[in-house]
Amino acid sequence: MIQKPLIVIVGPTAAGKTGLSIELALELEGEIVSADSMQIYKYMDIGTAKPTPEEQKGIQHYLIDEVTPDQAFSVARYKALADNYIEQIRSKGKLPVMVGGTGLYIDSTVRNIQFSETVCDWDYRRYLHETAQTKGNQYLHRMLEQVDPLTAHKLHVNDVRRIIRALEVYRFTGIPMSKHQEESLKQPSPYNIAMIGLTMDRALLYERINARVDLMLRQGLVDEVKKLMDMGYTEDMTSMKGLGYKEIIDYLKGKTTLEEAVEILKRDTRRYAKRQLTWFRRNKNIYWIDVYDRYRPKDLDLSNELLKKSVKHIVGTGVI
RNA sequence: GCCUCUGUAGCUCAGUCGGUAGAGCAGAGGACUGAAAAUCCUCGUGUCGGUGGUUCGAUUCCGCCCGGAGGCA
Repeated sequence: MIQKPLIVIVGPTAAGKTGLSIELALELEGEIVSADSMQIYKYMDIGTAKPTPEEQKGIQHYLIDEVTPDQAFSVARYKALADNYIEQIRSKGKLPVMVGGTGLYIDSTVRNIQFSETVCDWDYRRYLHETAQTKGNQYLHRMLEQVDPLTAHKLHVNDVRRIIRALEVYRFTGIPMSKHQEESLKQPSPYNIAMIGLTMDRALLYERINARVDLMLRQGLVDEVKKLMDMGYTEDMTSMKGLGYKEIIDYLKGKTTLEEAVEILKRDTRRYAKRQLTWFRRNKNIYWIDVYDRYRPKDLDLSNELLKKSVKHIVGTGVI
């Protein structure tokens, strides 16, 4: 089977992924598949730094504004939709460019993770959560050890969330999660992937993050959050727990001053960027580009060596 | 000018009756397979203002100098 080309752009928040992806799409007749767990939601624009229609420059974007903020979403759904959209783009003879900062979403597609058989059951999760509360995390961890020692061994006792998921998988499939993952790894990716990672000096990145948060405030982040609350979206929803939303909700509810909310938002965004870097760093297939040293949006002319290499890799398949 | 207080981690500070030091916050590293902007784990980063003296040994005691705060004038 001829592998299908896919460009993937990753990196921490505020590194310039969106801009690069649009430039690349323009250059290579591509369309964009977003891999961002918050840009998925409608009406959440400023806080997620979603590209505006003007910024999209006529490039078709997928998996942005996919669901409303009260709808549940999941990696599995992401993966299915992404595969679908990539196929759509290909059938038009265009090049799919996946871009985003949500490592798990990226990996679901890049590593072709198989989710199909394993469902999720919130009642069972709640029950297990209560069990952990009353009998202790250790107890829950031992429960998992009984049915899936491999996964139990990999997880820390306090990693209740993952322990619950592993127990859930076993309960509904009768197969240990470790076994399931092992099977999943046997499914090769159908894509011929070139991964490009944007990075920069940490201090510089943090400055950019701080500046971006300030910009969001000027663009009307507070009003956006107010509007979402007026529409009935509440702080317990996953969407409203996104950076920029939960902090501003706290301010609007009088729990913090605006100044405090902004400081916390900046700090949490910095921490998020750090976690993103940790996630992507372990992927050895990424061509890293130091944005400040070598890449300036103005002269994106494929003169950058790494970029050229990535693109050649794609073009070399002869498919485009 | 005099008096008092003060100078310890990036920040706020604790402490050592003399044996080269530790909290919080900030920060760093790691994990991650249907909530992932979520969740979980690990880690103290230091000319103890400078310089002389006393001492086996000074960040700690003493002198002087420099910086900061307050008081009296």
